[in-house]
Amino acid sequence: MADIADVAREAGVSTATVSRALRGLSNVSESTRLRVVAVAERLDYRVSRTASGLATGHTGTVGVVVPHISRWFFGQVITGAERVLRGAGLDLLVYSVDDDASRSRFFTQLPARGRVDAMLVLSLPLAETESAALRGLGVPLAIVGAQSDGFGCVRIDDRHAARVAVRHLVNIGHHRIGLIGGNEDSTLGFTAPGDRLAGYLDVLADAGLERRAEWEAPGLFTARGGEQAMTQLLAASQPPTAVFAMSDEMAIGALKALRRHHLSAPRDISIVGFDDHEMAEALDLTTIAQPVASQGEAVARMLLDQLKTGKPPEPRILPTHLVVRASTAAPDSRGRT
Amino acid sequence: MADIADVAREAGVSTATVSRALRGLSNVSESTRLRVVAVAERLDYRVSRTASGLATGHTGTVGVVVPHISRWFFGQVITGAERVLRGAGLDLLVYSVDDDASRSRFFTQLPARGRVDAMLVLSLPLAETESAALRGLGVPLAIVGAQSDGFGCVRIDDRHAARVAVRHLVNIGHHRIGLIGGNEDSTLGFTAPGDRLAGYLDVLADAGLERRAEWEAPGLFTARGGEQAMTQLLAASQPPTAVFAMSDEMAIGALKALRRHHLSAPRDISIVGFDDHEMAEALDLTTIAQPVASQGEAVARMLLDQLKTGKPPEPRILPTHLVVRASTAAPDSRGRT
DNA sequence: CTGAAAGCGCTAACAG
DNA sequence: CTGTTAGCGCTTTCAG
Repeated sequence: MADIADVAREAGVSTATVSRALRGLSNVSESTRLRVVAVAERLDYRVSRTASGLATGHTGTVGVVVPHISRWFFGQVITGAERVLRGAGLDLLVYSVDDDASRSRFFTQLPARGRVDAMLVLSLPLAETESAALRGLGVPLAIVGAQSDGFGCVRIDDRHAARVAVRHLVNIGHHRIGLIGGNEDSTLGFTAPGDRLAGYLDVLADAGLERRAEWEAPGLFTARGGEQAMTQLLAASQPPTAVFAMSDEMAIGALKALRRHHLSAPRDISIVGFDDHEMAEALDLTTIAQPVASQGEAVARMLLDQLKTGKPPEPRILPTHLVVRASTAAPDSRGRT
Repeated sequence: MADIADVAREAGVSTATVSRALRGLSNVSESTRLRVVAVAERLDYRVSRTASGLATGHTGTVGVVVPHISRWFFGQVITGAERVLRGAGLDLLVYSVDDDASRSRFFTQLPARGRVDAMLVLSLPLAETESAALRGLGVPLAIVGAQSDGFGCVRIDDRHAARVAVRHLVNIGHHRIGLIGGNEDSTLGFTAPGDRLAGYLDVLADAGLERRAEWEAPGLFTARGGEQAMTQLLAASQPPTAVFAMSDEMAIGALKALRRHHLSAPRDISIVGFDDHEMAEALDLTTIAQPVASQGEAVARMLLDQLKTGKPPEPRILPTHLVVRASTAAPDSRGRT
């Protein structure tokens, strides 16, 4: 492949000038810039990322640490981020941390060191040592769906969104409202569960409704967990008439549990989920929609900004909204106790 | 950060020796290797990818072109591939091509040029010009779920798998078996649809069953498409008693269509899907399971192999199996013609 | 506005 | 087995 010397020779200038011309630096006469660009084009010349990287110390790459790429949510965020970064000529490097082992390996070995110009963290609440490790990278940092000192931040208002979901249940007449949430002692420990729980409690308090331990069960944020949680709720001395599941995956599991018990939503129990997962529509699930790809785009832009200006950006909170489908309805007036 | 000269000085050897020792080349005495490694460790030295890349011409990176990262299937494959590559010290660069525009941009501009040591293509049947463009990269190539000259190949036997799915329906007594497939004129144009269709036809022929145009409908490989397709099948003069959907997403859409019509599976119509999508279990969907992450791992290993030996590897065909759940059953003997 | 020359940090001959 | 010496292809002073 043609290198910068070829272009220089062909254009009758020095390599320094080629370099300047191609990068659009101001101190090159318009005429030579045009000539250089034309020659570069003709020779199909591309600057070597490695070579310019070695010279500048930049890599043209941003890394993304993601807990589960295969979850719809993360894939969407990455898609959005990739689109923006690609547009800015940056590559996206993936670091998948699916379990505690790969996670701790990532943060101790820090394979990203020296290989990225910026780092993106997806929905991975960081322990202090972890965020310190990333700060040690000395590059701009941003995080989606969590917060950490020194990180740009894009997220939704989980507490508010949860309130909207639960208030919907209250508004259509429910008094016994259950919850399917996360588990308390996960090492990955997301922050959303806590916030969503708070929103749930806010509404119960506002509406003067009872909170009962037997109406709450952990669902691990998986369909199977949601199914088990719902099974547990159904075993309550007096089951709830509606349930707020903190994720659509869990809500879908909950629907399965209902089927197993020959019950159905919303006839016997109303269910509202969270995320507007791609399957939610096909399952007629009422849920809270959050802009997913947009969060990826926003966080990527934040990083670009930081790369350019050096200033840590303001946190960005994106809007959510309730999508009412057919899994929620007024409680059965015939009343099953 | 410490560089190779620091290590050399500290260990009392030349930089060349440090380089050799750290890469485990054979021509270094065990004692100096140990010393060098110890010093490197102590100084927390890491070789600079850019610098060694410039010297060797390698990048330590493999690229993956993927049509829709957010689809469960692709995420799983990437997870598997990333795990293997990371283990070999290679980074995974993502090129997302979600639509025709980004796809053609990718293949004409070839942003991967000079940035990757190998290239991975996910379920993207390549036009001749596209595969030629990739071959022009001059690096090992591999593809999952499709085939192309000069590419290593990992896939499943779609035709066989489809036969198994449809034969299951025949075995439990169905005679009128419908199909929800892809659309014929997608630019992305996967190969699986054709193979799965062939498998479907094989079984119909074997069993002497009728093929009827009104029992086949395109589902676009999305839930919504599947719903529309099923709606169409239900409008047939005599609807099928069972349906083979070429993907779980479409099968899930089909289930929704049944609900809309106050029908249900398997009581009124049996449905078998394909993929064993993460939601399939929660929906009690009978389906064909394919090893997803394993395909990613296999293709990554294939690439590593090729990188090491230079030999184009044999195609790898991974096994699939039928998972019988509750969406299929013998046809209703009461017969709703 | 442009060119010459000195690196960026590492690896690869080539000697010894 | 180890050191010396050139680069890899670009960017960046520093002169002019």
